[in-house]
Amino acid sequence: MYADVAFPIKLPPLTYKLPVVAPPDMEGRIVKAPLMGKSRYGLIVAVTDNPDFKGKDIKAVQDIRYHFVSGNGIKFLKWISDYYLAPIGIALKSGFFEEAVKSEVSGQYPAVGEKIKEKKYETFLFHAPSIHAEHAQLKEFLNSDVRGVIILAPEINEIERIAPDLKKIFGERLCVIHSKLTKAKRTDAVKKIISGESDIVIGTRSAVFAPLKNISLIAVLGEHSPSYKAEESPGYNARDAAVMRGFIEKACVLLSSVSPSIESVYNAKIGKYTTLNADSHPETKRPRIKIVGENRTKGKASTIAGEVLKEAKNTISKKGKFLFLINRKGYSLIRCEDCGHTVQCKKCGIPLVFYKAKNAVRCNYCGLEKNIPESCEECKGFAMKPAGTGTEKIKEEVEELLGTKTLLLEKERSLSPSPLPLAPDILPFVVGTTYAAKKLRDEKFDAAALFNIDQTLSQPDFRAYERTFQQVTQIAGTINPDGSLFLQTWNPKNRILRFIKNYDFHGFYDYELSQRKMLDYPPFSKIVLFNISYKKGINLSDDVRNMIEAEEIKGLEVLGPVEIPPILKSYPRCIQILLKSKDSRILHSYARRLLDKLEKIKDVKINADVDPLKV
DNA sequence: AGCACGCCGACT
DNA sequence: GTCGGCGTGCTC
Repeated sequence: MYADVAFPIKLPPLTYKLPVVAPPDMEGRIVKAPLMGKSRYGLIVAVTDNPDFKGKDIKAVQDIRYHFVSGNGIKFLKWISDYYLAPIGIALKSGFFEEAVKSEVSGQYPAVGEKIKEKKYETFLFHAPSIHAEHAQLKEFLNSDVRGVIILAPEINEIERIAPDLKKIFGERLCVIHSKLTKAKRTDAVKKIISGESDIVIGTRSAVFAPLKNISLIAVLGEHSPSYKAEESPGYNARDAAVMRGFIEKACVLLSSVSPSIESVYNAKIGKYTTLNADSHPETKRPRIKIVGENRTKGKASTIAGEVLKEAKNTISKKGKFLFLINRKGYSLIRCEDCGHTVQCKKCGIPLVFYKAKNAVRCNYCGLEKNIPESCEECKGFAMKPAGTGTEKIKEEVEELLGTKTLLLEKERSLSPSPLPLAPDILPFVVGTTYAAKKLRDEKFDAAALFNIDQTLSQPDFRAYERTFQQVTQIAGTINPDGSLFLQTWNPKNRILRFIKNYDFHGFYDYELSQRKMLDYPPFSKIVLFNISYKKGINLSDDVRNMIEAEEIKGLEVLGPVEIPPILKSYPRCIQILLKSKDSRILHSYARRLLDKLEKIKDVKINADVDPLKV
């Protein structure tokens, strides 16, 4: 007997010999096996009589340990590996394998014999009228005899908000998993799950891999959130993975959000998901959304529109709280008034941000900081002036025009988990990025103004409208239901803004779905994005083009290759290819083959992103 | 992941 | 000349 062993590294499973007297249930067991002269722990993912590997000496496994992954668990890991075009070892790494190796579990077999209730797979989509309603719906799915639950939250903040309530219901059965846990704490949590001591898991995206023996419910809060997409290999989307895991485990899946994703709404429309309606939460009052035209007066006009200022003054007199939001850090950008060129980071190719207090420009990507260039690198002119608006400038304007101090709140680079500033009690005027809105969600501001909705709307990405809608809905949730949210725009007649103003989700979904259908974008097609980094010298672009042209596939669209700025150091060039198809099987088999071919080329690094969020 | 091998820059 | 930096390749 032979076993295919996956190691938690970028490597396909390797074949090892099993001892003659091996326990019967080898699949899913942790084993020690020799690898490059050392021994390492891996997981048996398959058992065979005649191995594929035709090498001369097949080594034997050295130690057989406990049964960590069930048959369903292996199915899930294989799905992740297959669907996201990553070696199973990398999926295993995401699946808490290293923590499991450290866990000494008493008794080799999982506790069987526990009566498992008759289970059926079903995914529900709940479009929540408020965060409160979203939590209430989750609690309806949870009663104290429910066994085996995974609750996913998009961010750690969110976990901290719900965990205390769950602790009250489940006590020691509850366990928290997220990336900010120390190694020891994470191992502890995994241990508790494996031993069965803990069967209610709440966590961020990685918790979808929680090694529960039985799962009856997987809940995904804020299911639209881009945080569910892992950047690092295997680039999984935890929401989609949750649905697949639920399907495999015959569990119930609850997707919920105050602004569900287009994909999920579509899946509900075609009957893949069951819609839960919000009847039990009638007439939810929401803050009024006001669309305000930008100040069109030339010259020294302020960024903040008159109507917003008026409301802000009103808020002061009522001793209320006002939130000013703009998704751009720093004071402004620096632009040449002669030719319109914006000062950019040479390395990263993105605009450098002007910080007034430091009197310097800085790249928010690589951290480069330098003095403001005196002359334009394009036209050599000397008309370098601040242009555009960031948080610092809004802060300056608010303080000047309203004669009040404000708190600036934005996400700092590599900031250790910051304590929640209780400033709104002391400083009722807060300026910040949307990070501030999230952080201060429970403060219930009386009003808020968002200044850069036009940029959000005009991002060159097919999901720009969807993201804008979600962002505004999110911000609206942080405002008093009697309050107002001002959206400043150059295009007050914009169609999307009108949907937003009226909280017209149905109108928006219908419109957006018709657009996506017309242009063959997801959810009407599936996409895979390839980034191919390579060294100078090779004419890769042509090679790839030939490779693609060698094989024309019906029902598959190949866009590119296009040259993009390099993403990896020591690989100075990069090209991008977008694969698109209505048939996900065609797409996947082609993507797989293309990836295999490309990986054989020397001096080339490939990154394949399945279902990318940013295109 | 780790470990060996190999190819270019600094230095006894 | 060679010591050693890390970038690349291989592991049943």
